[in-house]
Amino acid sequence: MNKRQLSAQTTRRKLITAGLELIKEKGFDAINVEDITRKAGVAKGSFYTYFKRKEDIVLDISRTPFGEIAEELQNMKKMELIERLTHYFHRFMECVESCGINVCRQWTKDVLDPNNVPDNKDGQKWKYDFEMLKSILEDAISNGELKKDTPAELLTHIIISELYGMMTCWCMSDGKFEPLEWTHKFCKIQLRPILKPYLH
Amino acid sequence: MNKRQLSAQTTRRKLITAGLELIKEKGFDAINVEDITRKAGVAKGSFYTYFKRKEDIVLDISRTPFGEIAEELQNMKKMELIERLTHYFHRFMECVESCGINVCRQWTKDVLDPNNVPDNKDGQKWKYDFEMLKSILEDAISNGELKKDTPAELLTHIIISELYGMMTCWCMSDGKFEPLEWTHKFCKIQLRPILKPYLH
DNA sequence: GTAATATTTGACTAAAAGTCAATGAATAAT
DNA sequence: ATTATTCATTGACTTTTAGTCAAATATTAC
Repeated sequence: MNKRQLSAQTTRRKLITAGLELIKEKGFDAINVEDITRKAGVAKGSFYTYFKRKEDIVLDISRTPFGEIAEELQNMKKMELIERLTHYFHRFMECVESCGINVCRQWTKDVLDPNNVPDNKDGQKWKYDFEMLKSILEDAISNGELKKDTPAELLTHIIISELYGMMTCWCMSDGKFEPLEWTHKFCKIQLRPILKPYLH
Repeated sequence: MNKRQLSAQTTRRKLITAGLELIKEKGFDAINVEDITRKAGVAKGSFYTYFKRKEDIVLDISRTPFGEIAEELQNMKKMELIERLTHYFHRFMECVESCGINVCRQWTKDVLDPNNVPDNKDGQKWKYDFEMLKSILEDAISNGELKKDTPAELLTHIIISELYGMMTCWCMSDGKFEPLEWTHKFCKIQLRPILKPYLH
């Protein structure tokens, strides 16, 4: 990595860090681009070098913590399906908690927009979640834990709705309940009955 | 209702109708207040007679269709719990579909904000949903359909997360699947297993 | 008939999103 | 080593739009 790339990466990270802190504290609508650049110690114009629109920073803010989950799950291919999913749910809610309600709120809005396809490499975050969940189910089908005729696509939709529902519910409650305890209840009550008909 | 009240009601309705159509078609962020007032045939200033902030119209847009559900459920007190809930889920998704993804997107953002308490009578929509669901469960407890020790509060949280998860999932899929068919699958797969341990 | 009250209006203000040409430092070419 | 090119950085500038407000107009109350 040469000096230019290093400088670019540093500036981008400064913006993401400043953005996360400010949005977390005050909310996306309550801050402006200059607040972010001031906190990051760069000029306003630099923001638009890295993000096409003000909103686009939100996806990048969430990318780092959520990206780590994907890595972890890659190293859990040998584990039981429900354990893997429970781990996913746990870690997802940890990220939700660390990002805070204000970030999740804005992020959900972006996620829900089918037209919102930011032109950076990764595209829409939720498609990423979808593919990850689907591959977990497919792993379980191919190793015989789930029946061969399991409707993976449908189950993925249903499980992802649990995931987002869980987050929505947590945000609505103003983060009052303990996320991990909540996740535990959720996985026990919801995940198992959904999967049961398809388990061998 | 005198002439003044009539005029006020008419203007408000014109704004809500115009707002719904525009947000549905173009999205909340892509239109401005003048687009709405132009379409409604009133002056820009009038918008702020009825809504404190641009966003506040979204809650009112969704209030009409969702309000009808509450009425219907009042007339279904004699029915079985699962039938009542399934009806609620069905009607909820019908409203979601009629409002369209763009309205739901913005509406979800408002719903997720614990600080967003518009100063009109009804307050936050989700609290309304919460109370409605909780009262359905309490009806079932008092008429013996559910066990006396059913944790109504927790179940309400879980069921509401199903409801919002279902909507989120539908929006993410760009409204591709048939909402009623989807609801049916949802209720069958999710609702019954959740309630089972508490049914007599 | 007159005073009080409420709705409607659109020009105006304030704020912030987003643009862009100039700058200068790093890299590549000769 | 010198020159040309590329690219991150800058901040003043433009444009858009949310939100205000005082005046005008219509309705109701006294």
